[in-house]
Amino acid sequence: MTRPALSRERVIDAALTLVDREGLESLSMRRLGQQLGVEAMSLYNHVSGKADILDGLAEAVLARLDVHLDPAVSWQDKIRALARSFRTAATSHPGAFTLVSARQLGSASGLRPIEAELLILHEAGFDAETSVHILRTFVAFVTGSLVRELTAEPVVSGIDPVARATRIEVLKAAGFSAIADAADHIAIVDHEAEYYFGVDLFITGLEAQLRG
Amino acid sequence: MTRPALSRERVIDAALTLVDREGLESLSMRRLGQQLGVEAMSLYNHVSGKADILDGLAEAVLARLDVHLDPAVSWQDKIRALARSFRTAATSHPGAFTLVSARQLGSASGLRPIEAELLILHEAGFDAETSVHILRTFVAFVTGSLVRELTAEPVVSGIDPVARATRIEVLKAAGFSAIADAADHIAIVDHEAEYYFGVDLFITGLEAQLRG
DNA sequence: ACCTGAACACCGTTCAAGT
DNA sequence: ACCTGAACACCGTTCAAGT
Repeated sequence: MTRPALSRERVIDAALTLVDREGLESLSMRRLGQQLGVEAMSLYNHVSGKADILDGLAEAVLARLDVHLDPAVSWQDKIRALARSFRTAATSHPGAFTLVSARQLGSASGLRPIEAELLILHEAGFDAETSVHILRTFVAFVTGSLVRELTAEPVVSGIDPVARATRIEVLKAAGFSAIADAADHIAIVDHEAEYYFGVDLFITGLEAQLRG
Repeated sequence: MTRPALSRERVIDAALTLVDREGLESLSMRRLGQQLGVEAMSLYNHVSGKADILDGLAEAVLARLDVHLDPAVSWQDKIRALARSFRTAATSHPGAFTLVSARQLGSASGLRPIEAELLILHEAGFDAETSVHILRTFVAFVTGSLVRELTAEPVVSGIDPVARATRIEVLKAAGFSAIADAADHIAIVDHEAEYYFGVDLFITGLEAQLRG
């Protein structure tokens, strides 16, 4: 039962498995070495350091992103499909996805979703320069939404009506009347619905911009 | 020359100063204690741990956010002004702002910008439930944009035309034709302009939604 | 070429001991 | 009530030594 030889790819793969299972904060060189049946120092023969592993994780997540789009559907539905791919990647790799938003992504894996999005925007009728601006807005919204979803606490299901009433009184007394009025809607968070509400608002903005 | 007594507020303030000056990664209990002329363990008398300090930093950044809005301007300009306040907070406290996007913000400092945004949306004509969805989209976009801006590498000013040409060839050969076509626009990043492009697209979407 | 032991300079946190 | 010394269980990384 000989172990396969170590390589950068095997190290990154093991890191992704570890992070998927136990979270980003439990990724350490020693822990990862242990996972691969090797001492921590051996990893330095295949990656330049921990930062390199984090870059590799971000790339690995993007590489697994499904950018295939049904050519028959509207550009609006293509944007929705791409947004859905991002959310699938985020929920499949919650620990590692955070890295995607924070790190620069120049590798080929990072370029695939960018190419896909630019093609959609070209089809919609935007010129190259405008498409780049829209692309950056899209990425900002998608990563901002998903990182927030991933770091959010699990939603509380049952709400004590007494606690609710006193909380609303406290908010009003503190001068937060708009929050008090919206308290019942703030208490409910359906992350998936929330995400697609934003995606649709984004698309609505694009449609209006095309018209005007 | 007696030092003022330690307190949670003094600890958080010192942490913010340290993070502003040397970045989030140089914040440690030992380093922070040193800054306050005290051993690291003393800090535990005033905060419950490092996580508590990070929460405090996020709150401190939000507490410094300017939510005053000129009542005379349109709701669109009010949204732009609030977005500008967020960006000012981000560039003033680049290290700590990252924490705002990742942490849950239930404190009063976190509620102020939320109240401001909900009031603007009410003025624009949205009902409470829709306003909450829009608010979450706004926060996702703003934090996503600003975190990306803060972690981006400094923009390269001069571009070697030869390197540019070969890079575009490589992109085309690798099947990234849309990226190749947009390469010149991708090379230029004016973070401020990019940010307000997104804000305006967001506003355009809201206007269209009000009409339809 | 790849792996390891020992070491360095750090971490966050606990706790008994001091004042 | 607050501060400290010593300790515990960790970190990432370097480097000479092994095979």
